[in-house]
Amino acid sequence: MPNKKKSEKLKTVLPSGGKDISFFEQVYDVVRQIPRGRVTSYGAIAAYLGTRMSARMVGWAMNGAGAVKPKVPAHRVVNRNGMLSGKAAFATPTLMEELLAKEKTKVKDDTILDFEKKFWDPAVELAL
DNA sequence: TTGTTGACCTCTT
DNA sequence: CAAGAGGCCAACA
Repeated sequence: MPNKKKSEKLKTVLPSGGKDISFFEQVYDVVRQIPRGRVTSYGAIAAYLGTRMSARMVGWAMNGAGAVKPKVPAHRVVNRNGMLSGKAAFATPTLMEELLAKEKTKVKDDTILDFEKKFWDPAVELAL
């Protein structure tokens, strides 16, 4: 029967095999394709998905990045300024910088150096 | 149930 | 030039 009120938090975590992928899944998919030593911005991902206004959601999606498998390299995603705005969301505020440092990504003052040069644009690399 | 906040970006005043 | 508000989708109270 008819369970009309199935609007519950069913999509809290997209189940494997679910065709109806949410904004989150798309974000995760793109971020996971980011090569090592490269970085991208929330806006770039949002724009790649088609909505540059949803940049905020990209950040929210990253909130569950560590809870999703495979894990999403959220440390490779920064804001338009190349600043590690989401560093506080990691296990430790310095973890993001550490991870980037391991990938030869120089970070100074919570900001990625040569951000433009290391910038990885999904719309270009993925060549949609 | 509604309302507010959130790892942002862009446009307008 | 600088500051403010708007707007998207989703989760939390």
